[in-house]
Amino acid sequence: MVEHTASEKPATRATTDGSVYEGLRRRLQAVVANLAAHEALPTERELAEQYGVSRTTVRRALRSLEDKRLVYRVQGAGTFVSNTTVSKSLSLTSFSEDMRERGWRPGSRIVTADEVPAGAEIGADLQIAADEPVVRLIRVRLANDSPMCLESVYLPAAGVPGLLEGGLEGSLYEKLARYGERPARAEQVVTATSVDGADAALLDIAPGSPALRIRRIGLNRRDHPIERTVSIYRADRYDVSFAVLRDE
Amino acid sequence: MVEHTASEKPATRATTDGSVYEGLRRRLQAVVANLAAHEALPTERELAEQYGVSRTTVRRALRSLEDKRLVYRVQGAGTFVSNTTVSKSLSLTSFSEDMRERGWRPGSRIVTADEVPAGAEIGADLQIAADEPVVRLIRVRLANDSPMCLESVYLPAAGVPGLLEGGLEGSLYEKLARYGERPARAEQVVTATSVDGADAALLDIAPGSPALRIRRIGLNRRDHPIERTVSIYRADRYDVSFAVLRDE
DNA sequence: AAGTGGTCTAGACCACACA
DNA sequence: GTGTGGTCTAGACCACTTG
Repeated sequence: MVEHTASEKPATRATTDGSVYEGLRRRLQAVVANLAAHEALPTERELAEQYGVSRTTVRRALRSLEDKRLVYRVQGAGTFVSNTTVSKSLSLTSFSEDMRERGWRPGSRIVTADEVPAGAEIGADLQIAADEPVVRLIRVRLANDSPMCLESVYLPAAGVPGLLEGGLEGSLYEKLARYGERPARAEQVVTATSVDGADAALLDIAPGSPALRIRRIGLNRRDHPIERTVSIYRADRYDVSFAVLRDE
Repeated sequence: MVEHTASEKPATRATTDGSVYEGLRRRLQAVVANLAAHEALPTERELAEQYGVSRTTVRRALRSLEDKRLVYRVQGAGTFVSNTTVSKSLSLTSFSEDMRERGWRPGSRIVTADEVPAGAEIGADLQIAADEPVVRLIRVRLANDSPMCLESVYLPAAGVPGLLEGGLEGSLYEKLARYGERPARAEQVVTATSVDGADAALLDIAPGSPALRIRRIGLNRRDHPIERTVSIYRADRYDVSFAVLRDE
């Protein structure tokens, strides 16, 4: 028998968000924001009583904050507020989301939008045959109207019929969602490169300038590739930040 | 009352590893290795019965496999083997570990080993005053005896007395462990750059060649910076691979 | 010694997928 | 509808840190 022990704070069930621990995470995140670095949070057992939830649920919320690098835990000692505001999360975002997070206004200029055979390399990445058609969309992506990167997206044409006929403005991810496809995760490979004459002109940099090349393969929830993107970022304007953990 | 329901497989308690779920994870990982992509695992309830553990523990082990991108789960459908062998984990490794994972033999050639004032930038990264001394260790790191990257490590000198007097061969992480300091996580920033004359000579590449610049700040379990490293990797020999998730 | 986070159990209900 | 993973409870014991 499961009985929700009614408490002074009804634990935000059946409100906007789905789960109790998610609501609790948000409340704790607000609490953490008002604490100094290395300050201790209440103990798990205290939090459980305060918010009228089980300790398991508290731990779940704290784990979520820990994953976001907002708190750290030391066995036997307690849970503490993390050090820095650094720790950008490494989540799968669109170019537009990414730019807005960095405080810039995203924009776009289409270079190419057509349908071509996949070819060997792209076919392999998307797990389709080399002669299958793919939609190719090449854009100069802008930040505050200035070139930030040159982005080439390839999508299996079979999955997105009529995409090229609709307007190509706005979020590509939103359009994919309308086809019922949404990337749940992505594999990324980051390399350094230098940009040659043609691409350099589009990016408005001198030939031979260094750049970050990011190849991304977007996978749906069932682990099938649905998108393959290569982005060439100006080295003077962009970096990739993330946190890594010992072990895992 | 907690009673361990004895089962045919005693769930590897009190063997080499610490926890039941960790042992179960390893067993399941071996099972997964013998299944084809997208093949379904047994249900959580079946696994719980088979291995004589609670469903909570099974879920914990599966979550761990999911974090490693070895399986994916679909609510209402099941748990399935992931697609590719790609998905290098993004864990905090030393240069030597990293090279061995890539199948190369790591090596090292010391360029500079001394003690200097931190200065503004490095002091800020290590959260010490600019006039505090730091140990500076600059090395050309080799893969199969050929230059792979130029690595500059800075450590607060107060934390590692006598480090420079001992031999500087072998693993720096091991030496740090002897001082009781071990990085638990790290913040990394990856940028592209081009390498100038002096560094280019050390890396044995033409001046102006592109390179990956990785700045890493290693933090201990209590979120204090203990190490600051800048590595300049040859673009023709190195990349950074990782997976990103939607939301988080 | 006391208190903290870490692991684990047994059982309930909820949300979603699929036939 | 049936079965799956997702959430949640209440309570126990273990491993570790700290006064």
